Amino acid sequence: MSDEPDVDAPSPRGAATLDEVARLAGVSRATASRAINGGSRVSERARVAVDDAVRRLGYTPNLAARSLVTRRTGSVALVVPEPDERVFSDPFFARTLHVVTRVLSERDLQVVLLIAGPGEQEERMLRYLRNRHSDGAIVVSHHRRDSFADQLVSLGLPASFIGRPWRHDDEVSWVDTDNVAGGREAARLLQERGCRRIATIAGPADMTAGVDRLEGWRQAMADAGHADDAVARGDFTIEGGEAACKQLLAEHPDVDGIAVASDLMALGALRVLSAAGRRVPDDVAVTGYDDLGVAERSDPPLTTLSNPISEMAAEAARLLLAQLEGGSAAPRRVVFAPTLVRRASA
Amino acid sequence: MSDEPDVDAPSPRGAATLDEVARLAGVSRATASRAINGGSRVSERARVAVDDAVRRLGYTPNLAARSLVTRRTGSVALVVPEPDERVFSDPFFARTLHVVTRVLSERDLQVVLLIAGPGEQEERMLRYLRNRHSDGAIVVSHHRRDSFADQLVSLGLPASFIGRPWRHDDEVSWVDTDNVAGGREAARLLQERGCRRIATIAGPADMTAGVDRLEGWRQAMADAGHADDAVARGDFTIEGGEAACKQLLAEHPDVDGIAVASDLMALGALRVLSAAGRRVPDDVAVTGYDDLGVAERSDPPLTTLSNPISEMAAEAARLLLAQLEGGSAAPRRVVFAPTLVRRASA
DNA sequence: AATGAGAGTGGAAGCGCTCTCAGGCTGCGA
DNA sequence: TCGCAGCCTGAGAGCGCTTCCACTCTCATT
Repeated sequence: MSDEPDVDAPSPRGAATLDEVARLAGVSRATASRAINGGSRVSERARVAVDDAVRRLGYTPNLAARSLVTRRTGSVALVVPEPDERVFSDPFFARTLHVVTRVLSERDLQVVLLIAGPGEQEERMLRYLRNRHSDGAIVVSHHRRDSFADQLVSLGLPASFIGRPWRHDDEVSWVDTDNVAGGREAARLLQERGCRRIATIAGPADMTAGVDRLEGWRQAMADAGHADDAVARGDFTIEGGEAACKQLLAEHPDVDGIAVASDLMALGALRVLSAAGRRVPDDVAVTGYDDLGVAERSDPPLTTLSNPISEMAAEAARLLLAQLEGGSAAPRRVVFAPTLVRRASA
Repeated sequence: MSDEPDVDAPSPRGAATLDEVARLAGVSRATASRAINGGSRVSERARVAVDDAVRRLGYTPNLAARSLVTRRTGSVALVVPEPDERVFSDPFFARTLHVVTRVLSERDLQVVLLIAGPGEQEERMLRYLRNRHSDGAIVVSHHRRDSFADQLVSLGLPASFIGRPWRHDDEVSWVDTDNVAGGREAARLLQERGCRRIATIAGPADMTAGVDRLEGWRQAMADAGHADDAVARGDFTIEGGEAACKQLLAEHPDVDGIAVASDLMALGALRVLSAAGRRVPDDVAVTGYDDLGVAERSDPPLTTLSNPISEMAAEAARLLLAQLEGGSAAPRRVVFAPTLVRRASA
């Protein structure tokens, strides 16, 4: 007997089909299918035969055919609602992408990348999702408020958000960090350091991270009976941080502590302070937020708040898996605590 | 007459099917299909009717069904043969991902991310590709030599590489930069600066970028009649650069110019030189390579060689599209020239 | 007036898979 | 001995789509 299977049709098209597997294993297509998918109600003998045939033929199910009948695609969309290229270079995004891919690949789910440019692109993407070309979506929405999230929610597609969505936060699953707590912690650290005149450089008012961190700072200032009027706003960039810091120095020359809502802005602040001849942390203590690489390389290295982004991404993936597998459970939310990382700047 | 279509089966499952479109348009499924896909051999009247029906029903083709018969999946795999998370944070990768996604989305192709861990994961990924779960692959192989590329080539799947593959470079399409020319250029710059004792910190011997840049440096040194014995190797990391630079200073204390094969290693070299009390560029001139952000933020900012990575990624996508659309043309390769970016370090 | 080319069309096959359903087999208790 | 669960199994339908093929209608040509 030859080692090679000598079946009627030796797979004309290249890839083996279930039919060939079944024939080689001496069972019907139905039994082969059952054996391959979990194998309940299949005799040991049949299972072994099918497994063997699969191996010999190098068989993999045709996803399209399977998908056609199961109405599952085996893919999950990772939705990035911002076309801005900066998002991509963001270590946050890189890590998220990596972790999500890893977790989902354990369930043999492929990650499909969806990037929404404005207008037409977004339209196409929504159509893509509406027509269930993916089984679910993970939305990296840690940024701007957008109607996009609204629309996505209304599709009823299994989804989980990384970063609390601006609206609908009780209708979908999401993970986030406790930005209020982080804002509070930064302010408290500066207070404990003995700073008397504490300012903040807040993030944009249309991002939850910006709003919440400021809110936390305000709470801590109020608790300590400090004034909370020294507030400047930036856009989470270095340049934004520079401008905001200049403004602060002009309006409140006596400032001796600044809680900055992002490391990048803190970098800008550091530059301005250095140019103004203020020593950090001796004259002015500075805290950042995010701890994504730049913080430890600045001069001086930034004391900052660190988010467990890997855990967040993994949890977001798991939340989605739960919806995919367990039917439509109630939306869940998971909030992670930021960790204070003490370096030299405060 | 009501505005709503009053057809027999008002799409029980949610998504409209071609059948419903056809019925509403008053044509057969076959004609509807033709009208939707390009529309040759379809009368103007039928086309309009179908277009209208599509719009009214919000129809999108079921990808699985289409894929089953056309044997096209509408997706392209972006293959990252390194599980290392650093790859992800690499701005090179981020940019590539972004550009590739953009170019392919113009053809309605989805990017599916494939990350190969070692062993089992890689196996699964090859199976995925072998079974044509994607129409083609773009491989970000700018790194290590690996048998993976060999295997991928042997699948006969349409593919293009970003970064010349270690082997099979005449059997597949690829894009790359002229690392030899870049290496040469760095060495020449140092020569023109008047450096008398020029060293290099080369990259790993198992990466084409490492090998080629060193080769270019050697050529330029030979052309100028300079000795080319001051060579240290690093692994493209800061730490590797530090170690290599220490070694160089110990073995060749008279060195006054170093062509470093990556910015990150150059950063390490800068640190070591500064610690050794050598001024850059006055005592020792230093060039980097890559120009991916860190170069302009170092102290002093690095003179370095910059690669047009966006163009490379776009071209790689186009090379793949050519294969996908034009049948199996001969493999093509496109080599881009690096650009010298002069900053303070040399 | 008869013929043929060419364009538009619909019937029907079939892509590879899952899953329902009915039937066969086994082993048990009556 | 018979009946009845309970377990396995295979036939077959059908998922939604593209495409082959045969057919009908024009027109223009002989």
